[in-house]
Amino acid sequence: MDSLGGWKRTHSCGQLSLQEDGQEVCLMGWVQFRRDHGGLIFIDLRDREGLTQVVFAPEVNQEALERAHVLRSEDVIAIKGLVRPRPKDMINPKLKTGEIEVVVKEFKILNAAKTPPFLIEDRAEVSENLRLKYRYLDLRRPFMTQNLVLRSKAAQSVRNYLSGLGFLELETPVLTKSTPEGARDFLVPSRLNPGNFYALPQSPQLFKQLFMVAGFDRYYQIVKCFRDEDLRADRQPEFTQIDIEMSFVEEEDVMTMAEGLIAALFKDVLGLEVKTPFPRMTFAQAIADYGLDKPDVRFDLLLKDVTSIVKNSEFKLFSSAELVKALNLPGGSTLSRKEIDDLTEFVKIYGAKGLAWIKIKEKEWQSPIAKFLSAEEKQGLTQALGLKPGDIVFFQAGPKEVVNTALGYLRLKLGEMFKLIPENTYAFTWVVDFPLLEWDEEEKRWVARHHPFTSPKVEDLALLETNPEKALARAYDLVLNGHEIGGGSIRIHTSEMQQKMFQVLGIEPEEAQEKFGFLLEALKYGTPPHGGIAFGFDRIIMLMTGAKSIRDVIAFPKTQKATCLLTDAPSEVSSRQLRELHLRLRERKEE
RNA sequence: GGGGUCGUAGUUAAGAUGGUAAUAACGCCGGCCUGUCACGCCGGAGGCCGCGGGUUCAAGUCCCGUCGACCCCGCCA
Repeated sequence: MDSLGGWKRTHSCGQLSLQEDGQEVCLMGWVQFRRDHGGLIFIDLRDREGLTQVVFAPEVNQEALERAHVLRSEDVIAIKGLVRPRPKDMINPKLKTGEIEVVVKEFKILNAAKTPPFLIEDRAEVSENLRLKYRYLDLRRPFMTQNLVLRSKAAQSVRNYLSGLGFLELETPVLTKSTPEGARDFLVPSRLNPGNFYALPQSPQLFKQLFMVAGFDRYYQIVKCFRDEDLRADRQPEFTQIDIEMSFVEEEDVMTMAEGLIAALFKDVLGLEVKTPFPRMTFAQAIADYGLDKPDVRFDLLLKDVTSIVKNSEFKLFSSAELVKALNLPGGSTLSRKEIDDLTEFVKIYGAKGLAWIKIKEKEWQSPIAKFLSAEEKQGLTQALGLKPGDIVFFQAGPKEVVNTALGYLRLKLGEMFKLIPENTYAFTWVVDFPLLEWDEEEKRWVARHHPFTSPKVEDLALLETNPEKALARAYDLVLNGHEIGGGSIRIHTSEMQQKMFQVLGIEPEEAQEKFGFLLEALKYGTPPHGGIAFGFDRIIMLMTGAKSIRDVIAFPKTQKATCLLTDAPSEVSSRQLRELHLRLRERKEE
């Protein structure tokens, strides 16, 4: 094992080209591959920038060549040598540095490596288990390194853009107050205040509003948020938001700023021109056409409401349903019975009872339900759906929510199966005019669809008393390729309106005072109209890198059970720690 | 809380109907090799078949339980 001994790195392993021909350089990095020819040894030396071929040749240093036989994968070495062009037919076009090699004059072994548990290569398929346990090795793999490099560039671009527009990057507390409403909080016991707990922020929502009260006018932060809910491929218990708030603005102002941010981001990081403004769609339209509030607009295949066509049908499933919608897949009649059965199972995930279908043939309709349909109904469907021989139509009938959700996800499934989704396309769309409220069946009360600080549309204020479900919010979501990547709203900025909202949400004035008193008070001291947006940074990076999961763009993510396989968190703590925190664990049985 | 997929050498996988010594590729170890680049050639080592129990003359294979990873529903303002 050698020490650095004053050696200084002169270049990275992704840097050298014919321009440095003849120069003496010093590289440091990890041994990627060793190709030992006995009398000649090639090493691919790797650092985060790339690979450089290093040659141990007897005519340059026989002693180094002999010592180099012991080198193994992932050993850390330093080499000094001369850059030289490779012989013409030895150029490796797959490497950035493939036109040159460095012939070694001297080298040091800085640290030997154990044989890693998996190959440090992109193409190595490794179980998630192992990858997370040895995350520091997983991160050495070029695609993972590149994901994090891109993430860093993206953060840089965001800061650049926003500070250019006069936004201040301000920090907010991580130890804060637990609030009702919303996701489950992560709690932190307070040693100095027995029996009391902080919560980790689900987002810095209230603090950024208080910044507006304080007159900071334009705020942003790339910030960790915490939600103690179950995980998904695109959901981690701690995740990062680009959090933004502005004063003296309306919806248009925030959305225009956000479009500029996204355009700059894609330009800086991917070199892509993104067309702005982004198309806009109302929530109602999104549900009508796509069944979902996060429409993937990369392909058509829209849902059609056919309730009125079949409302008098002798087919009771249709005539008695709250909503009947259809999805015509042109050319889809090639689907086999087995495939249709699989699709039926698929829609059941979303609460569908089954999946009605009709294959349109030249002479007839092949379907288990065709016999229930009158000539008139068939005529109506043919027209409404533009049916042609070779098509297949799928139907969902039942409660609105199930029909839309099931058919919406079926649309995505079919789009994938029939390769209707163009690759390498970024299709943005705003979804606007969200309902302000949602009925919570479990709690038997209205809950805020976005959050309780979202302003209702002025013209809908009266509806809060009469038809709360009809009131629209001054909220907007940004959707990219069927993923919600951001959302925001114009906020309530008067104490009266905020109290009114709590009342609509069934929060007693005492509770509102206890949980949100500081906000209600602050709003009384001259609060400017304000609004903002928050982007899911991890999701954006996932889509920009083409990663399948946000875990691949987070350095040290949690498993689906929210554990860290690297550190083994969460773990038990000593009874002394518990005592200091005034905590006692309950017996397992009691749970 | 629920549904699904998976767990076999270091790794990724194969192992119908239960039946002799559990295969392969890559990796690893040793040897040879001066133009390779996922070098090549020769040889070798390596297994609590996730864990526990059961059925059976016999279990990687069947049954029950359990642990873990992943995908999804619920949940995620």
